[in-house]
Amino acid sequence: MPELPEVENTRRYLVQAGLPGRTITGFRTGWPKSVRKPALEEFVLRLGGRRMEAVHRRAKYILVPLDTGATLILHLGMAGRLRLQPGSQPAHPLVHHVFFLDDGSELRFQDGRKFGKLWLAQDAMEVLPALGPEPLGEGFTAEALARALAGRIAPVKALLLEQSVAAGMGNLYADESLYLAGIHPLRPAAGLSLQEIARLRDAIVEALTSAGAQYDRSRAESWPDPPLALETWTIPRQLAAPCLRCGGSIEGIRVRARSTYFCPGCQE
DNA sequence: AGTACGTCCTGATCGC
DNA sequence: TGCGATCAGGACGTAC
Repeated sequence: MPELPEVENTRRYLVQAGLPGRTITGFRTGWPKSVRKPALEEFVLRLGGRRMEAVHRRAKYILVPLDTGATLILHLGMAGRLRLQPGSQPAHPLVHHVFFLDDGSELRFQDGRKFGKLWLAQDAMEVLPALGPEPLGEGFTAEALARALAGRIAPVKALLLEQSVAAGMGNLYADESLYLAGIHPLRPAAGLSLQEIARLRDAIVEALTSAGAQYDRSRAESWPDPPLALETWTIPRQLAAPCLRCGGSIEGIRVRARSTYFCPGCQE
């Protein structure tokens, strides 16, 4: 699933592929419900003839500032993929949204489960929800994480999924981080010691940094497509698989309806 | 306010 | 081998 490292990888791919500088000549969608704002007709009208200036990322959102000062905002949802391809190349059948570009290429938004979303806003702040600090930015300190968790009795795993706590975290990296930190996913957040929170903060940074480095290495190899997904999880995402650290049996539970894997021997 | 759960979606995977 | 059932989950709305 696209989480922070996957979205960042997509962003770097789009920059590498030359999206900035291109002008949008048209837009077509086979699933208008995904276009959240403004209404489709106005969305298309306001995109036409606009030049894309850059590709940024905030949390799991991809932000494309246009020459008008407005921002095109994309969220990949659960299965979204973006590809910059020649118009002559056959599109994947699950491509639901297409931006036609001035050089004949197309920015294609593939989205099998239709959880992806698109916005066009004069100010991105109108669209983005309250987001916490970027985990790989300067603001993500142990103190900041402690403040976000203070007084919260919900399972720490559930809180890691909240974008106001750690913007860009998702289910898989939450499990990975808790495993690296040796913290049980069901621990009430408020019960964590400052030391444990510091460990968790470092584990989050490590998990995301490591994934980013792997994507950076593999992007060149898989060009012109970005790599799909990491295969190197430290925590096996499989019931009863052996823990690589203690050899114990990995357990699977559900937290907030999200599949959650952890090692009962290593995570307390 | 904090917590939890249902909803949207359908390709992929599982089980018989 | 085929086919129906189940799984997967980010963000948001709703309920308590």
